[in-house]
Amino acid sequence: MPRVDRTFFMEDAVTVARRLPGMEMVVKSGDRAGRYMITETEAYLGDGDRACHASKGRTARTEPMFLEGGHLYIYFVYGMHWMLNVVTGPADHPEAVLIRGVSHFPGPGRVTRCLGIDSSFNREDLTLSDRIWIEETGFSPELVAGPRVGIAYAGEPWVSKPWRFVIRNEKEK
DNA sequence: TCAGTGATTAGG
DNA sequence: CTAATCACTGAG
Repeated sequence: MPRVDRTFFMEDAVTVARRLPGMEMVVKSGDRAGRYMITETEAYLGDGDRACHASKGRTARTEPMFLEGGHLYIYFVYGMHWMLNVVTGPADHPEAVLIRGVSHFPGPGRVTRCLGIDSSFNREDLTLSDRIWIEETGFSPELVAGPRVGIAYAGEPWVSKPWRFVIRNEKEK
């Protein structure tokens, strides 16, 4: 199936987060390409969203979120886990979608560990890269929306925004 | 329920 | 320079 192009990522993060589940993430390691269906996502809006890293301004870490949609924002958290995020929207408008789960590997830390994704993928362009991209599948799964995980520090109203999307029949952690 | 683990950040 | 925090996971 065709690779998702730039226009797809130029929408806002919530829209992209709703459309990604059901699509396939393709990651090359060596000469083999692994294919994984995206099952769970979360949207982070830069504009005021206190749960979004970029809401505190532009720092070395959040710099990739200011790139044009379609780039990757990878960061390290809790001393052991890489987080995989897809940047959305136009350049200088920091927002992104956290990939929280793919087929067989639920959990944002497991996704990166099992797919071999680390800081070397930071700033990678999903529309141009020869080692990671996203493909359409034609599958539109039924989703369950709910509040985002692990962002209690953001406070209201951000902590309650239903910006987490999971395919209905997947286990809700 | 809770420790592990280290980059990142704000502040002195 | 220091110390707090953290978009988590796995063992118990």
